[in-house]
Amino acid sequence: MANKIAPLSAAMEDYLKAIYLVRGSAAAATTMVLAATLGVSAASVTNMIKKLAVLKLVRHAPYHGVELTPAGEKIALEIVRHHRLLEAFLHDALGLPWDEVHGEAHKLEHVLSDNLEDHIAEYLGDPSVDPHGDPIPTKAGVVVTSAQHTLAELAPGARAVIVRVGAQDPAHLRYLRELGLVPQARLVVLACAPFGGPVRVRVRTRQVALDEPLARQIWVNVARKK
Amino acid sequence: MANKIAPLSAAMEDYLKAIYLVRGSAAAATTMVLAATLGVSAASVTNMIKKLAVLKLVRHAPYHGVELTPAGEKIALEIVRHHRLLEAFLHDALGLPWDEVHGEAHKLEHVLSDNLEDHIAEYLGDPSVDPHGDPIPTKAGVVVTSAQHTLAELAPGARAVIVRVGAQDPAHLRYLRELGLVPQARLVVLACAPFGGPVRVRVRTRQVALDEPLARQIWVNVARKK
DNA sequence: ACCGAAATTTAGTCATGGCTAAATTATATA
DNA sequence: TATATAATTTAGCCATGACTAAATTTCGGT
Ligand SMILES: [Mn+2]
Ligand SMILES: [Mn+2]
Ligand SMILES: [Mn+2]
Ligand SMILES: [Mn+2]
Repeated sequence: MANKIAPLSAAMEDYLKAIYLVRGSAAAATTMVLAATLGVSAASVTNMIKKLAVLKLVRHAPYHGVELTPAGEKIALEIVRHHRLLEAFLHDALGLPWDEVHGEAHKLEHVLSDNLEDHIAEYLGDPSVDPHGDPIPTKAGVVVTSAQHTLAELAPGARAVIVRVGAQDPAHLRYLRELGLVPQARLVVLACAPFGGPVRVRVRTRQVALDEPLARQIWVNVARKK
Repeated sequence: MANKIAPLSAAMEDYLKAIYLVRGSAAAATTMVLAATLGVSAASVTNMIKKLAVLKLVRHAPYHGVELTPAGEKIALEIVRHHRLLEAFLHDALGLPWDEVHGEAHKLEHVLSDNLEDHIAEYLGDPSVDPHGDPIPTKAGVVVTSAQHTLAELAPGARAVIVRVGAQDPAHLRYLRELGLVPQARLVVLACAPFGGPVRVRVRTRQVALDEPLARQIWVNVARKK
């Protein structure tokens, strides 16, 4: 008597996750944006969106965007949890560098059973963030985000702790890792040029200059005045 | 100028692995056997075999069996290595019971990168066997098998060490685990009925009776005379 | 040597998830 | 407000890997 629960394909899961992430960044989940995010053609996106709409996982306003239904968001959150839990596991347990975990997790996330997910979560002590500082949704689907500011918004003299690094590109991640610009790192803003100029910060004993696009990917919590 | 290396699909990998395992048990890799092993129709097997033959991964004698070419065996061994390494990791690192690791590994094996494979092998200290005692092929494709006898072949009074448990069925595996009949366990044969009758053995302090089909799945090394 | 059963292959179909090219709709600009 | 451009959808195609049903081949028994 229960619902026919056809298991979703990896492709469907990737679409739902992409919609969730795009919407989470305040952008509209348009056909083009999803096509770019997923690396497929716009026609493919339209095609899949129609299937997901039939399954009541998204609401589709043709020629406008797409929204996740509660059922769709639930699944998206499961996949995001898989992904970030796997990133944490690969990084913390197996020592993969943080620029490599995303690609591996992207493949593993669709193949992770509930049972294995639980074992991994327990092994890690139920972590709340992944190696990039992205929040790991709980099993119940609760997401806790903390950072309010990016490095690009801080004034000279500000002290802050890195909470999340939004950069995805492996080369950028390796570069930031080398500079010590990782979650938990404390830093002081030395100077920042106006109108999108570079930001100069001190991390530990090192001084670093970051151009504005990169600085806007680094989310921080401002430390209380000393 | 290098070969076009089209990556194989998970389905192709499963077929190659199945052919390798069937051949390894001395049986002919016929269409029917492969269909039963893989849980697909005979027509599907014929279909895939033809594709693999085009790729020079198998040699197909129509209406007779199929054989792996050296190239096909190389890939099969990689997948078997993935599978068993993953079983060992899930069991030893994450504490999954030995009757659950097979199903998980079957999904993960196709999605394991070379890099991650190396990290897992290093984490485990390059294990030579999986939780069932099946040999893990080396990266170079070397397989070391040791057991020569099964429990069903031993005479009363024989002392032996379990090397490998060939049973696949989760219920059987749970039962054997409960009895302590796992790799490394030492046992003494107390009695064995002729003509396929049950075998009585002592493991630790417990006495156990096993019917012959199950006893033939338990591979042992006979201990030297005391 | 033949015949029938079993195994295998062939033929034709379907679902999935890509793609390109063409048609359609929305929107920004003049 | 009309129109050019951009975004989106539609239409039609392809590869993969399943399936069933029908044809074909092999092989054991007489
Ligand atoms: Mn994915
Ligand atoms: Mn991440
Ligand atoms: Mn498999
Ligand atoms: Mn095994």
